[in-house]
Amino acid sequence: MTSQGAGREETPARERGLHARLLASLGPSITAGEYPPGTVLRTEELASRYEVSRTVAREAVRVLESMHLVESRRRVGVTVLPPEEWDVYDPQVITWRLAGTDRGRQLRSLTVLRSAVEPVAARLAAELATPEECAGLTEHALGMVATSRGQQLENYLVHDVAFHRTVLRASRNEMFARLGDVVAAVLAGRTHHDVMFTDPRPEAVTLHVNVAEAVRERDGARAEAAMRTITEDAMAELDVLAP
Amino acid sequence: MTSQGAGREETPARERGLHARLLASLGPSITAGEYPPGTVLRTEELASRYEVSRTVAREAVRVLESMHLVESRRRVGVTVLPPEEWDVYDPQVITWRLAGTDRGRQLRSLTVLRSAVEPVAARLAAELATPEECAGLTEHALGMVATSRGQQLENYLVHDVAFHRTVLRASRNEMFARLGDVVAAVLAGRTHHDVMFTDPRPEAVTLHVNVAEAVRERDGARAEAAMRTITEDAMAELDVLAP
DNA sequence: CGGACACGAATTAGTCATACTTAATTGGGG
DNA sequence: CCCCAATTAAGTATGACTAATTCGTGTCCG
Repeated sequence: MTSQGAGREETPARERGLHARLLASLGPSITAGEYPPGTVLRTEELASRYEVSRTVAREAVRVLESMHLVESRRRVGVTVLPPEEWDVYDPQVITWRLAGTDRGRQLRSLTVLRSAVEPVAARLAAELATPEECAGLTEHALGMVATSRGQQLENYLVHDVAFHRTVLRASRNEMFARLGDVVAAVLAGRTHHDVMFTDPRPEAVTLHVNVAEAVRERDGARAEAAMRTITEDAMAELDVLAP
Repeated sequence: MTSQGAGREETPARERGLHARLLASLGPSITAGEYPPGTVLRTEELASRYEVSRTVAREAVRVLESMHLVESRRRVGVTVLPPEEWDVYDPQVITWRLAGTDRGRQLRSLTVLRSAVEPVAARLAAELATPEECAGLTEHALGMVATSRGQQLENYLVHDVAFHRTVLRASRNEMFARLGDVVAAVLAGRTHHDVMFTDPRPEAVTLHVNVAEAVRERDGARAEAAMRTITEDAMAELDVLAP
């Protein structure tokens, strides 16, 4: 490949491995609804369209199939499945949807999920957090305070993400902990896409400090309540931005 | 292949497609900790060990890689990743873990997740459920009442699962709705594995009726509270059974 | 004499082309 | 109306080749 311009279609192609590149092109296309449910793709067609071997096309299809984005049947082809079938918890699928036309719906689902999970995680964290985690929470809450004014949103975001990650991890529940990446994506999306220029609301910052305090004092109820307010604020914010 | 007995190793082999069979053998082995994190598999070795072609072995590895169960690197091989990396929300991974030695931990994680999600889902359902869904809830709650006595656990389970599925679906949140299968797996596991012979507690049945009533009356707070009690009972039950 | 760097050999995943098998659909003939 | 055969596209197998990465070795410099 002498990089003569061919193949610069729609994929950023930052992935390495042909199958990964194909996946990075097909996945977003499907989750964006570019191929409506019921659309039939043929591996051979995919192979020729993307200029890869059938082997590579098949591997990409296999992965899409494991995400329940498509279904592969003999004599029929690779059928795109309806969104209800998709593995909406797959981090890859979440990423694709957040990057595409489905962004609004995905953000809303995730925010509702956060509103369910994070308060409970905060209560568990109050019961189970290690001293190091307590210290980390305080540190990041203070970091949020310090960066909450004067257009330091990027630094604020770092502390915000770290704070929520720590809470989720401190809950000692592997499934909660796994949502750290998702929360990070949501928070990053808010900062980078929606309200880039307004400083965070002081009340929100205070609430994070409250959570950190409550966890340190092992006050599960208070930690849960404060976190619930945080997530409710996030939902309200979403309603304002995308009604 | 003259089916002369070779290949009847450890896989139930109910799956169709060689790669699916390989996956159904490798996946559970990995999630069960049979291959500790850091273990290196080579695709060629897998191919010969399972008597399939490298093509098939590679496709299975691709899927495992998309679940973050393994990582494939050139000149190294296919490395098993530590559990923290696994996509613990992947329904396949959940199924494998529920079937293997990790069952206890998985059940506990899922029950905690339920305790976070289902109450919120019940509140949303009270706000958003369609008349048909309200009717379905009542129907299944009554079904639970009718089957709660006299060793009809299988029928009871059907209504229980349908009830929780309906609540999750009625919340109008795609991510909540997707947990229907997970809840079904947890409930089925409890019935089939833990307390096969004791009738469900009457209080639990009443609580389901309460949820159905509250949803029908659009009383979000009451629906949430009742559901919260249900999930707290489930956690308590888990503590009794597996301390 | 010892260490660091560079180069090359070995290893293993990745890619490709091709030939063949299997299952499901479709349509024609009994 | 049912059954069978032709067709189609996925599934499997194989062999050859590419490419990246690690590791060992050897040389050059300090």
